[in-house]
Amino acid sequence: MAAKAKSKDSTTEERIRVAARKLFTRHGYDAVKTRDIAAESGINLALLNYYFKSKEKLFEKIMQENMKEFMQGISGIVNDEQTNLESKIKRLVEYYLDMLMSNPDMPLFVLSHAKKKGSKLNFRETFAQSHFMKQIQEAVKEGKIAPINPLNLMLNIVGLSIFPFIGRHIFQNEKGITEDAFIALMAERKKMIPGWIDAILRKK
Amino acid sequence: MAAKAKSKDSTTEERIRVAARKLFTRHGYDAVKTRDIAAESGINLALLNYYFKSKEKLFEKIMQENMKEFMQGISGIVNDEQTNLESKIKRLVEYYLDMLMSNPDMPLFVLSHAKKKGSKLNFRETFAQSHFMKQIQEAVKEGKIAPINPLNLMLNIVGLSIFPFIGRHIFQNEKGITEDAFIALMAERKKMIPGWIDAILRKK
DNA sequence: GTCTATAATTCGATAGAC
DNA sequence: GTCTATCGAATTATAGAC
Repeated sequence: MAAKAKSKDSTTEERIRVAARKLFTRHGYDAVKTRDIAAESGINLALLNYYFKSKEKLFEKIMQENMKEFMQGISGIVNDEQTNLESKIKRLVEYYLDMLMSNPDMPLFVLSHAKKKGSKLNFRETFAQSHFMKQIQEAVKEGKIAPINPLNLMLNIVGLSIFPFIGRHIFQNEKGITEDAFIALMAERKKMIPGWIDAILRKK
Repeated sequence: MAAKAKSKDSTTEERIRVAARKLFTRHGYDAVKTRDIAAESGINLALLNYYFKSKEKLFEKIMQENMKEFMQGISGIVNDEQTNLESKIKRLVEYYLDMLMSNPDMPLFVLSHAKKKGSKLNFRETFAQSHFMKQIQEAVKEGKIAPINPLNLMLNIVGLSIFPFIGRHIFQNEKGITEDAFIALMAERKKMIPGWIDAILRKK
């Protein structure tokens, strides 16, 4: 019998959150001023502090949300007991590339801020305890794939997928490739990476 | 007949430069205050402006030095006409890993600042016009390696080499691996990556 | 809850003595 | 060349009216 189920994203608090996330993700913590966030969300500067107490606290809240969302996506894939190793790799790569295409600034943002603001992200642990990890170890033991440190396999999958997005400002500039060419290249990588990982794991 | 050949790195200007480079590389432009640099170099705040005019100019000078040093290393390898494709890849990987081991914060620093401060870094172009690029295209044409977009090969080599350093704060924390384990892992990768690249290029 | 006005602080830069 | 002292702008945070 809720009188007026307030649509969650038209709340003032939510508008500030959305604006902050957009700006922080694109420009980083220091470069974004509280005034920018206020302007972007169409509210007054004082309201930001009313809702979030401080810039620092607002940032941490957003960081935490991003991390949680990100890890949930990964976790679902690596812990699915129904898929085999090869499929998991393919799904991981596709998940990353799709996420990155619509959120190209995410990785540089996350990695830049991971050292400072107490990010609770636990990437390595999620992998270490996953069903994926067990499958890798088994496959190695059974001699189905070339011996590899599972941590290195993880680094390879993630690195091949997200590195171009982290470095894109170096390739995509005046003398570099265009926006369109970059997108096309990433679409190509989305198809190629699983095969490259397979090649790495193939026994000679 | 120079009276007292002043050892270049005991100059006040040089001390400021060294301090600035250390701090900027580790924490980024915004996070470092001119007062921090003054304290680190053991001089007064006013001297910084006396020698470098402004924080911005000091930063750009350091950025430029780093870039130049970095690109020279790469350029020498990719343009050496005496080495074959396989050797070039091995040397590139070794160059990267050695550089990163002694300078682990460099990549995140460079990539974080590439979008803002007019960095003249021209990474893609250096590769595009290199002897290395020609060798790749020839090898593909002659059917010696599997077809691959040279840009993708470059992204793979660089990504596999430097990504772990960019992401290390996510793997190397309370619940992650230790500093020593990380170093050992990187030493392992230095040996493995050339083989992985070969596998990617090998025809089925 | 939302605003205006302003306090409090931080920070880059400079003036001016030595 | 080097320092102390301080200015002025930018920025976060808050007081207080509505």
